[in-house]
Amino acid sequence: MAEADEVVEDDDELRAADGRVPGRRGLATRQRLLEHTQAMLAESSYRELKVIDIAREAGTSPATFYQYFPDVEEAILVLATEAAHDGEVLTEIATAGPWTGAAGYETAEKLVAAFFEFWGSHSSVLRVVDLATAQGDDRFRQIRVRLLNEIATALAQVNRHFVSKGKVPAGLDPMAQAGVVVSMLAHVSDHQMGFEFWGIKTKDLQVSMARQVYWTITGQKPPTP
Amino acid sequence: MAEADEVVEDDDELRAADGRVPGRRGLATRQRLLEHTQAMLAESSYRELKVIDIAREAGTSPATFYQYFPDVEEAILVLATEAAHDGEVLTEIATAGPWTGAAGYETAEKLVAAFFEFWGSHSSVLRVVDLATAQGDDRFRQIRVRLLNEIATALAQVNRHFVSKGKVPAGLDPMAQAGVVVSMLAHVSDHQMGFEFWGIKTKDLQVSMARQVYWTITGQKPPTP
DNA sequence: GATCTTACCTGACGTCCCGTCAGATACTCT
DNA sequence: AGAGTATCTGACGGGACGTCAGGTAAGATC
Repeated sequence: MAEADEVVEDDDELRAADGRVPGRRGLATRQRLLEHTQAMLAESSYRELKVIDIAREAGTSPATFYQYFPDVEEAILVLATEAAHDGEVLTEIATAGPWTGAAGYETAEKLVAAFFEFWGSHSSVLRVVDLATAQGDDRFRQIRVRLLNEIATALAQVNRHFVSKGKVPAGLDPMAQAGVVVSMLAHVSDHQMGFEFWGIKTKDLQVSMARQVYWTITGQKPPTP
Repeated sequence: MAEADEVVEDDDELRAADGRVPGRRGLATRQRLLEHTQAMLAESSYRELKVIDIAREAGTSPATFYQYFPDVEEAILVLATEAAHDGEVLTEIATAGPWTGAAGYETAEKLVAAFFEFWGSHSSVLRVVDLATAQGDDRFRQIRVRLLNEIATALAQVNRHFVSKGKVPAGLDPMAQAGVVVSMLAHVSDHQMGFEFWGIKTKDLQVSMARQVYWTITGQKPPTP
């Protein structure tokens, strides 16, 4: 029966609402909708983000939006997945190191700078990921885990190394250590503007962050500034 | 003219939409609405929080809600103000100390525990404060500043003390140091559930946080665990 | 305890967004 | 050019928004 292989068929393909696999034109429209979703999320507030507005901005009709995404959340989810992909550089920095001595501190500085840059270009989307995750939304939690857990795992690995070398006291959970550091990086990056409003210079913030990262992960005293 | 002193009149009083000062019954209704706003914010998502649902739950009509709050945000703002008031204990802990030696580390532990407790009982509201602030909403930023800047300022003061004693290297902005620490505390508290999901024990998290707080603020090595 | 006054509440309405069709339009291929 | 898809949209019922004008209940005054 035709039915059978229709169901069994390995289906990684992107699907529109009606089950079709979109072609060139469809994908372009979908992309345009995604771009405008991101743009509008950056401008207006998450709560006020309306399908009708996104569609209007993208020069199409609301019905078209629903052709490609079941709701606004799902579109943001796609953006978040893309962002998570961009975030892989962070894991690479942490994994590549080096983490010993003066060069190690420079790695910490590099990680902090990369975090700022990454967060800066995805802030509005990542913010929603954060909120939704904290509110228990599973779809978003998975993305968040994919992004942050990867970095945390990389840093935990480094931390473990320094525990084995006796530089970091044993009895601390490396994953907890890394998790706290990643949280710090994420949250400070997200509120960079707020800090500036308090009169705190971004440069000072970065130094303070790099020192905490370096000290927590490697157990080494960072160089005197 | 009567008009003149009506305008000039010092007006700290709570006002309903039509300008009346609410009496006993009105205040009770307002309070009931606030309670249900908080409850529903904890259950459902911020984006789906509807005036009509709050009113229904509170056993009143939507129009009554608008009598006391111009919109949902304003109600959350009131809840946030209350939360900020509850958060004053955190500043007190930071200010009271002591911050030297083993007792100092215990203060760090106490601060971490208090942060967790505070955040736990206000998470849903604080989350909205955070989101709205990051999105540039001034009403919420002020609340956030009132809460977190107070703590940060207290910790920065302690940090300055340890700089003057030569324990913390000079050349670091104390407010940046404190700001980073407070960010870390806030964000980890908010994602406690997420960490547990990764298999990280809350206790390990707290130890790691307390160590970072202690080291950053006082420049002292925390006791070996 | 009847009436008046004021505080408080709500029904009802026009507007806007939602999410879903069925049918119109624009590509593509022969 | 014409058939066959892929893609888009107008139009609709449903529901929430925010705002009145007017209704109900609590309290004051006699």
